[in-house]
Amino acid sequence: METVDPLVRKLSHRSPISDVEREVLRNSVARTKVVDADVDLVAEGSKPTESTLLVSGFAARYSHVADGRRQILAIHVAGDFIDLHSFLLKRMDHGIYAMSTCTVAAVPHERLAEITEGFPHLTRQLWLSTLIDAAILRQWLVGMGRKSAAARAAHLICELNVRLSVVGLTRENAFDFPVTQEEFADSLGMSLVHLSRSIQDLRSMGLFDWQRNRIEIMDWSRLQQLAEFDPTYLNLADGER
Amino acid sequence: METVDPLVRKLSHRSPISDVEREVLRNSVARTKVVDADVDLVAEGSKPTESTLLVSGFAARYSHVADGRRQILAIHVAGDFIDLHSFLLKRMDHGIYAMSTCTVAAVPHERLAEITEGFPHLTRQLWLSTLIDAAILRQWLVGMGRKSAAARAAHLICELNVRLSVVGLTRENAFDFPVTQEEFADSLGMSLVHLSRSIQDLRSMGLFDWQRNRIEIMDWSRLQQLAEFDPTYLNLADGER
DNA sequence: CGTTTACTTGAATGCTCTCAACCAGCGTGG
DNA sequence: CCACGCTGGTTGAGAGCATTCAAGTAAACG
Repeated sequence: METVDPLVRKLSHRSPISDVEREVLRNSVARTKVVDADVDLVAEGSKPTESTLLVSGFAARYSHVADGRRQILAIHVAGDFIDLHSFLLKRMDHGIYAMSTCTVAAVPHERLAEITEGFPHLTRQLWLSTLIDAAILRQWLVGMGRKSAAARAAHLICELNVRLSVVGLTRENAFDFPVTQEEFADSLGMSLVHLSRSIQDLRSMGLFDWQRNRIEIMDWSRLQQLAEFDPTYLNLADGER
Repeated sequence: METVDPLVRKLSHRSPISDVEREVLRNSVARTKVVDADVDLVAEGSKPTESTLLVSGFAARYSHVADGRRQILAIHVAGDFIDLHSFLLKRMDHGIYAMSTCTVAAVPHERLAEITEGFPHLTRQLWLSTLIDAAILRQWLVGMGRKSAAARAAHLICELNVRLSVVGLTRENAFDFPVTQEEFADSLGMSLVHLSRSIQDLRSMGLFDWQRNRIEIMDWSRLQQLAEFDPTYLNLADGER
């Protein structure tokens, strides 16, 4: 499989990517490597000179507070440019680690600078992808501030289902999800115990099941309703801009 | 005062803005207007054809959940491009309203498109400013998920103090802040009552005071410590890129 | 001055947390 | 091949933080 395929597939959902642009992206990749689960991809406080494209697997941004607890800030899937922002930000204010075995591609910042110099449309699409990351962050914030634990958990499952379907990693509202409940709880800003109970509730309502690293959504419509999930913010509708 | 001054001042803190770029920005402004407090600047669900630059006053992004409660997603100050992302996002997934009387300038999306076509460095700076908005959002998320109410409140005050100082709106760690505690509570994802008590605590510790729309920080160092505030994420250090 | 808005304070409820024990797969080694 | 140990998940119980309801105060406004 082509390294930039998932990214191109994702970007194409918003605006057509030309063959030239695809070629530009392909030539921007310096090298590819496979990393084990739980390994840091980008260290907190570092100043990367290249950005990392996630080709396969799951990765997460995280931050720790003084008492040692962790908050996960984003869950990334194949096709995500996990630290595209390191191109412009001086220093990583959080770390990124592999939640599962991951294939990642490195894109030197010089290549990105060249893209911004010569390929305005592609630049806008990359910019857009960081804006969508921010939109996702806003949804997480709304959940943390104003939604119940169960609704928050349901919302994240809805989000993952849609984002994974874009890159072809779902089959009939089911997908592999090699993430522990502890990691999930850290994403939602709640304790493992409370997440477990919330999951139980949703399970007993027949909305979905989560067993052995696989999530299967039984009632997609009721799940979205309970989560107050509206995929508009993911900007996946068709249309040129 | 020049309309684009606060923006240029803010951008210059990260990378020098040339006279040409400044001129480009100035020519991008279609018109300026003054709006009253509590008026919507950008409606949720709308598809703006221009972006809004906040010249003076305070504005906030917000979102409502089904039960009617509100979550404020960002507080914007003079110099912020409050809906720059509407340039690339199809539809506003949240609204923006004026927290106080505001002066705003409209920048048509065509002007922004021209900037991305012809001014790569300026484009990167605008992109960067959206990345910093996202970094701020991440800090809010960490607070909501993993910090105490008091620490969260303290952190937001630290953040505002630094951001306002960049555009010259502080004087010795004190600044005007025409925002109610209800709005502040909605920003922090907590109830008005609980915020009030948290503020009492911080006040009684002698960290700051908040009276009649003015916040005065008494002990900047202990306040930062309690908040676990590290301004790195605001990317204000000097240095070209 | 009376009224409104903003904030404060009290009390009861309840959601979420921590502590702790327990269970279930799964891989490893005897 | 089975037992052990480890990781991940579940369940119970008590504590605590945050919420809501409600009443009260004080400054701002007309």
